[in-house]
Amino acid sequence: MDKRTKLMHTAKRLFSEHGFYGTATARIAKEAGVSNGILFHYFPTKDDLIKAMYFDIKDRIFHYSLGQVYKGATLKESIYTLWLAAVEWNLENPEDFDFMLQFENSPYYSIEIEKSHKYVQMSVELAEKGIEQNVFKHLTPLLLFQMMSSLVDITVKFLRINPELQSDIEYKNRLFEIAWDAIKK
Amino acid sequence: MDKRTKLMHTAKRLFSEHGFYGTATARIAKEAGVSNGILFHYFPTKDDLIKAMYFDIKDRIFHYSLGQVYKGATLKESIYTLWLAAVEWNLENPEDFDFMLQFENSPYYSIEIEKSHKYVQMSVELAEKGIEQNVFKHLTPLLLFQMMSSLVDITVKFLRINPELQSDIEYKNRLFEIAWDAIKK
DNA sequence: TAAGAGATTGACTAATCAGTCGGTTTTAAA
DNA sequence: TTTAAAACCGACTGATTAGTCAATCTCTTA
Repeated sequence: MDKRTKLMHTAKRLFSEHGFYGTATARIAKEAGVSNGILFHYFPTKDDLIKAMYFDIKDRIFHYSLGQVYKGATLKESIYTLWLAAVEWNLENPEDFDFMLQFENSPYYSIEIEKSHKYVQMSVELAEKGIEQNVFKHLTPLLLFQMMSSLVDITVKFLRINPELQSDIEYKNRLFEIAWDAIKK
Repeated sequence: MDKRTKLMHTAKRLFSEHGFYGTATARIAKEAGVSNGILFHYFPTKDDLIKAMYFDIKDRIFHYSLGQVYKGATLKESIYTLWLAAVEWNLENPEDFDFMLQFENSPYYSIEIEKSHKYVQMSVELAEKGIEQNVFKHLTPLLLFQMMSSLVDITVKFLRINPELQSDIEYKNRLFEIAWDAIKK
């Protein structure tokens, strides 16, 4: 693993545990087993590191989710697949999940950053389709997506403190129905 | 306004704008127009200040919301009143809202802190009632409450960037239906 | 009015922090 | 083999930080 990646891994762990400002750059470099200087070689500022991590994580979840949906699926099937992919990806990557939550609720974040990502754009298109087909409530597509996302987050938090339910697919389906009922007409 | 309150007001503004660690204690004291020492007289550590603010805000939103529900209301009416109270309170207190979001998604926060508050306890009781009456989905009451809360948060964020809809009660009702549909059986 | 407790000050400090820099090593292409 | 760019090192710095402290002020109440 190259040093840039090593730095991002270590930063993710420390950020999710101690927060952005609770984690010193020197500590990240030390625990990653690289020099202090190399951190600033790859990431000119600490903020650059944080933002780079955010886009990296979003990219990875995007590709993971996209690989799951198959052509010819109904709208509900597609939404379900994406919902389940997001839930499972976040459960398997708890540090990424914590990092994302912190980032998206920090002053770093803005609606422009959110909209700029392919993952959001693709989801919004799906929401538009659902509205056109009269399957979803007639509200702003971005809003429907955000509702869905926040319900995913709560679901992940809940399954994290109830690990025995994580493999219960029947239970997960009931959790999905909450999200589905919220957006469906 | 006494200095303790002044400090909390200034801290709230700075924290919501620059984050917890992006705000120096000295700056809080200076902008509050009090000495540096008095901050540590009232709040032994910066963390104490942050936690005190959290409980203060939760208390205020609790009393505000509670004053709105009237005896003899149906379950849906009560939920609607609480939903609307939360939405409007957060819209009118954007700094409190931003502070809360940051706090609840930071490493400071834990499920124990959440459960410890009366506001949550009262809402959970209401959720239990809804489940017993077979009106809500048969899921953990705390989960239903958290779902509701996160939908309130998204609603507030949405209305914040669409201020022209804030006075449209008809539109707000439609936003409430999202939350209601999510938890109702 | 005396006395004690709490409120208030702001200069101070020891520690910590993000970021720099001069120099060395590695890589890869010419 | 030469050369130049990129990767890499770690000691260093100037600024900033949370928290301290000795001293003064302002109440309250006996």
